[in-house]
Amino acid sequence: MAQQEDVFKKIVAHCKEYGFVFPSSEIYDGLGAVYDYGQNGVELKNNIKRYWWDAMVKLNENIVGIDSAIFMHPTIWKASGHVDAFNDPLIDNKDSKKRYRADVLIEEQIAKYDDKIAKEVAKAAKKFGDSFDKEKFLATSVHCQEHQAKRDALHARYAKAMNDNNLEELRQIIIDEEIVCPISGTKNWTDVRQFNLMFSTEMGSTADGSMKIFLRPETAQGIFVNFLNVQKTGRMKIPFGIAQIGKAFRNEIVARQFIFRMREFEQMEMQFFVRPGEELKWFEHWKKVRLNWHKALGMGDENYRYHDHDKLAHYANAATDIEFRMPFGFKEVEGIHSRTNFDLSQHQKYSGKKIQYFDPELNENYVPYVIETSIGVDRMFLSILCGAYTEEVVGDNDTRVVLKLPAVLAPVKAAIMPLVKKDGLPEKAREIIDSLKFDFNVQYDEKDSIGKRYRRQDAIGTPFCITVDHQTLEDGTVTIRERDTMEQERVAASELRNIINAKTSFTELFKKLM
RNA sequence: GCGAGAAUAGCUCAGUUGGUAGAGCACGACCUUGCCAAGGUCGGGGUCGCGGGUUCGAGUCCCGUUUCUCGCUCCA
Repeated sequence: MAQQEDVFKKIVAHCKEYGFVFPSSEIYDGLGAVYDYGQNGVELKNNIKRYWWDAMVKLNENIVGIDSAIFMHPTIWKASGHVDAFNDPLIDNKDSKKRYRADVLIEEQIAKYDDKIAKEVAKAAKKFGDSFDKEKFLATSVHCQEHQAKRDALHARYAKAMNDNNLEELRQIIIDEEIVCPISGTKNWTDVRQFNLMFSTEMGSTADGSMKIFLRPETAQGIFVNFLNVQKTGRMKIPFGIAQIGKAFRNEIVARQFIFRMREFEQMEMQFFVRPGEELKWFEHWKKVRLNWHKALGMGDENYRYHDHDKLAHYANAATDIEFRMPFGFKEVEGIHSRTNFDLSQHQKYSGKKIQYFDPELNENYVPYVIETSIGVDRMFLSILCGAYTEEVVGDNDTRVVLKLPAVLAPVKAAIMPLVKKDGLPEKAREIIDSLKFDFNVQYDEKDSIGKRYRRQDAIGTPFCITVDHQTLEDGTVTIRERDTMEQERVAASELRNIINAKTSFTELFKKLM
């Protein structure tokens, strides 16, 4: 494990050293859990997004894309449940240093009264046997009455405090109920503090005319609120999907592990609308499709697994994650959720607009059910980098660091270098670059020994190095060196375009997915 | 947010009981070599994270602060 943590540190350092990821605002000491993508990172990230977008929108005629704004009407977040769900009252125990949700602590206390009543009932049931009448017992038992009264009083007090958002009262309830920390067993509590995971800002330039709006914590709602627009203008028939790539923002309490958890991050989401009752069938369908999409990159099937959720979010009736083996363990990269018709129904309720679909085959109106596939682009990026990062022993006393990126995702597809920087070789290399640069991201390098230049390209994952030598001037052939095997082959320069294209275009990969 | 540790050149680090800042690699120019890192010459680059304090004098000691790493919650 310690060794694996080491590897992760090296990957983070590699990201910075080779222009993949930089800490945000670094010359001003950085900004917590915010990162910038560098010259190579942005290429890799764009390629990941293209792989996803094309696999969704180009390969499926019933999936279309949108790009909704980050700013949205504030009521959307009430409807979606984020205003409630993303506002946790938290309290710390000073002895154990553990943090708890104050509302959960109190709910557990309420449950304890329920347990006490259940115990009394069980005891009595055993005692009276068949003649036991539960209702009557509850109405007459002094113990039960006491427990019930306490429970109800606590529940009422708790509900009011939550409703009023009264944090002092929540703390007082915890004190009064003598709730102890399960770890330390003490009642040494801090104040209850509210953590709002949504960023907010003001819209409207005058102080009194302004409106508090949120930076979206997920891109999904932009799809749901455009459901009618897309369905009607695109004449979409269920089942169909809407895809979107965009930034989302969460004010994480603890944001760490490099770009795995950031405050500003990018999502690739596809919401697939289906008939009620067919959602679990489609859920299984997308589970398979999405995993295959990941595996098709060739990062090793054994590095992926499903993780089914036991505890479901407020909107879901089935959920699974696709996890990737990172140096710090299997971690979620993509989530596939059966969101029921929760979101569309909520928007129907809050907006007052009818959000339904007329199904001509069934001859009826309904609120569609939704299967969501949602990837964190940055996590995907990190998983690809972690999977690709390799240290290889070469020769007697040498290691090379090579990013074995899938060629389709590599930031630079080929490097063209003159064997020596004289005798017209640089000029010839430039000629070759000019013949390739309209199709591929290519680089020129003439500095240092050829071996060193190969290593530099290995470090950023360039699949091909093309070397121009004296023979090139005579017969128009070059050597092409493959990144992973380091093997070289002499080919006609005129063939380069086809050779590079065969390995770096999505076409072959997509054929496998169909 | 709470607790623990760390911060010196682009990177990895050295820097003695407090006495004016160093190496290797990397980077740039030139020369040389030419198919898998580590040839030569010259050069650029650091107010030692930031702000105070103690001291004749602070990279070094003290306080604060920021960022990062590790634990505690949540999630894409």
